[in-house]
This record gives sequence, C-alpha cells and structure tokens, in this order.
Amino acid sequence: MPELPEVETVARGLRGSLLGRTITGATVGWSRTIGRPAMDEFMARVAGRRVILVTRRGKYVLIGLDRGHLVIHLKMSGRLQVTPAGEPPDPYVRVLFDLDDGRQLRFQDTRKFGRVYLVDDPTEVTAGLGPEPLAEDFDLHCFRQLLDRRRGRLKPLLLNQKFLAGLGNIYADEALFAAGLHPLRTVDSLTPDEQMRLYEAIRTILGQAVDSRGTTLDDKGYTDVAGQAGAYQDQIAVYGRAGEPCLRCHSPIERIVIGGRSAHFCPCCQGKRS
DNA sequence: AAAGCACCCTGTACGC
DNA sequence: TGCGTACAGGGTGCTT
Repeated sequence: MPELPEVETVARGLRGSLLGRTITGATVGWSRTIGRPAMDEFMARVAGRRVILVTRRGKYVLIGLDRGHLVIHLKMSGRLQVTPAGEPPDPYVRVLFDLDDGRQLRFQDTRKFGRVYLVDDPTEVTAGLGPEPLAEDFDLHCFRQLLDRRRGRLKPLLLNQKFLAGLGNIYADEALFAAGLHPLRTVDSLTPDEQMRLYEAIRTILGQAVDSRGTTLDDKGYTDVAGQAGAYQDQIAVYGRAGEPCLRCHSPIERIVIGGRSAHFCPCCQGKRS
C-alpha cells in the first residue's frame, strides 16, 4: 500500500521520465477514477499540456502542468508506470496518458479506489493535510505542539492525515514499535521522553523506508515507476508479523483491531503503560 | 474532538 | 475441485 516512502519513490521516478514531456492525450477506462472535472472535460483539458514539475504532498503525487495540476492518490492498489510504446495493455489500467515521446503514463488500479484530479491549484485537494513529517522545519517542538492539540489513541492518530501527512498502516505500526509505544496508548499519557521517541521514530522509519524505495510485501504489491519492487519489507519489524517472534525480545507479535484497522505490536517491547 | 461504522472495490484466503 | 463468504486496505462521510 503506497504510503509516503512509496509515493516519494514514485514521484522521483516520474520526475525523471515526465519532466518536459507533453501529454498528447488521455484515455479513461474507469470514469470514477477521475475525481474532477468530469471525464470528458478531464480528457479535453489534459491534452496538449506539458509537465513542468513533479512533487509529492502526503500520499499524493503532484504533477504540475503548464496549465493546471494533476493530483493523484494511489490509495491501496494504484500504480503509476511509464511504459515504452507498444507495451501490451494491462487489464487494470484506469487512466492512460499518451506522451509526446511515444511512451505512456499508465495509472493502474485493481481496487479502483485511486483518484486522479485535474485542478488549477493542488491545495484544492490537499488543503486538509497535516505537516510533512520529513520536512526540515518539522522539528520536535512542532510535533509537541501538534500532540498538545490532540487526544485519543496513538494508532488512529498516526493514521489521521490531518494530524500528519503520509503515514499509513505499515509505517504507523513500525514507528510505534521503534518508539516502544503501545498503539492503544493515549496522546495525553505520553511523557516528554516518549513524545521525543515517537518523533524520532517517525522520522527515522520514514527516512529509512524512502532510502529503501518503499515496501513491497508481495508480487501484487507496490512497485515504482519502472515496475521495480522496494526493499523495506526486509526491515519490517511488526507489520503483518502476527504470531511471529519479535526481532528484539522474541515474544510473539500481536495483532489487534483499532478503529476498524489492524495494528501489529510486540506486547513486551511496547508496554501498555509508560 | 474522538470513536465507530458503512462505503467504495476486488483478489485472495479460508471453510465446507 | 469448486463454491460461497469474509477480509484487507485509505480515506470520506455520517452518526453517536
């Protein structure tokens, strides 16, 4: 599932192959994939636009055009691939962009949860997002201020994109493990030292995952723009490891459901109480 | 503000 | 072997 590190890897890959290219046309295979404007207007307005910028905000890929911006969320199963001309069609391609060099940018998405927007200003889509956890100016002081305005349990908070942009289920669980914090711990129960550990854990885990070009859990999982898998799955400590021994203390990893979402943790290394 | 849940989808895992 | 069903997952929107 693409989270910040995967989306960052995709954005970097796209930057190399899309910058300066002109989109000669677009074909939509599943109309609901287009968030806005309506499908026909989308196809008409994107044709002839040149790519001048590729960035990321939270889990969104932002493709700046000479007029307007494509804003793309991969959700669970979305993939962006740049393919050579003549590549055989993929059954899960939802949006196809033809490029002026003969290649294609393909948005593939088996689950159809992903969305592609064409807007004048990316913040029309991303306005509600919290800060970027890897931004240089996102320091411990900022993080403490964010925490002070929140209540409730840590796991749902880390998944809340309005709190912090970019964490998903995998890296939220990994960050809580790295910080030694139980996912059901509440924000207001954190000591200053625990706040710092959580801050450091989020930054360290995300940074390492970006360096590893993301997590690919299985052959159907995430890949980068060239179709290559990430490598962070080799460093996963708790996510998807229920019943397996903790890498630190060998206790069996537990899996519980919090707010309708799975949470994986070591009951020994991540005590419920501080 | 937080919590719980249905919804959007489909491949896959599982029970019989 | 083959069928039906539950489930996973991110985000939104609704209700409590």
